[in-house]
Amino acid sequence: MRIATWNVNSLNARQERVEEWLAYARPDVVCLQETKLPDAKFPHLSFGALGYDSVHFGEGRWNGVAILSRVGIADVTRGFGDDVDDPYPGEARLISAVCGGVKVASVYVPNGRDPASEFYERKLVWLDCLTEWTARVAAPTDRFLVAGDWNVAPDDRDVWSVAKMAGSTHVTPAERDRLARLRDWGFADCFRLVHPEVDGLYSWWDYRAGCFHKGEGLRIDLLYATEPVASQVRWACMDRNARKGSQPSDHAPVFVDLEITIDLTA
DNA sequence: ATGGTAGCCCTGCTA
Repeated sequence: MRIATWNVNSLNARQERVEEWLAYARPDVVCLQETKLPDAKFPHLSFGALGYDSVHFGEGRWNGVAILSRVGIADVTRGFGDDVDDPYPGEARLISAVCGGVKVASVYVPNGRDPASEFYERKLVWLDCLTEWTARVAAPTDRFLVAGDWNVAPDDRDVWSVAKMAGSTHVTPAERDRLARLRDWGFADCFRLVHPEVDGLYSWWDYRAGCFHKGEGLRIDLLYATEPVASQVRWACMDRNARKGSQPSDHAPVFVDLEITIDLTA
């Protein structure tokens, strides 16, 4: 079972490249972020033609998250729920569904803009809400995977230049502490299970100043999985080819291969 | 070199 996550930075602008990628990577489940679409404009039929069922949560021209699956989609939820005081109210940043026996969530964590801003403070609260939501909807013994654009680089190996990033969002101790709390709850970083020591492998590069070609990026697109999923990880990788060529997203897709066989006839 | 690019819908805002 192959599960992928990809911040596409506008599905309208990226549909052709996403379809091209689906055709050769053939993931079973894909978490998309930044579709930048309202629900009414999501191309369910185009993905259906490629064999994927899809669910989407989008409020308009910003944010927007989706899940594509060719192993079924059931029990869909959108957002944290009505009883939670969302610090980014009205923004579509979380959707979940059960696909092929695994509960999968697609997340788009707020950027935070600047550590001195109130956007950053609300980013931390949003991550707290995600932690509470996680504990409410699943146990560490469930097959559960949260994948997406976390807008946090978990440690210094995930950063092209610690010196140049100092004082910026994505690398602050408070943000990293929020990810550590989720790992303490029961998540493992699927990429790190396969590549425990390597550095210099990133999932996002700024469009500006030739950052991609200079290798100046961050690993902020993460797949966090509970033990029943993490124990089945056989491979994980980012697809840098999908960041090349004409009109790429600023993010590469990241995927994980699991030793979980889906019986589609069951 | 406080630059640079891409995508949204007004030509500033978000990343």
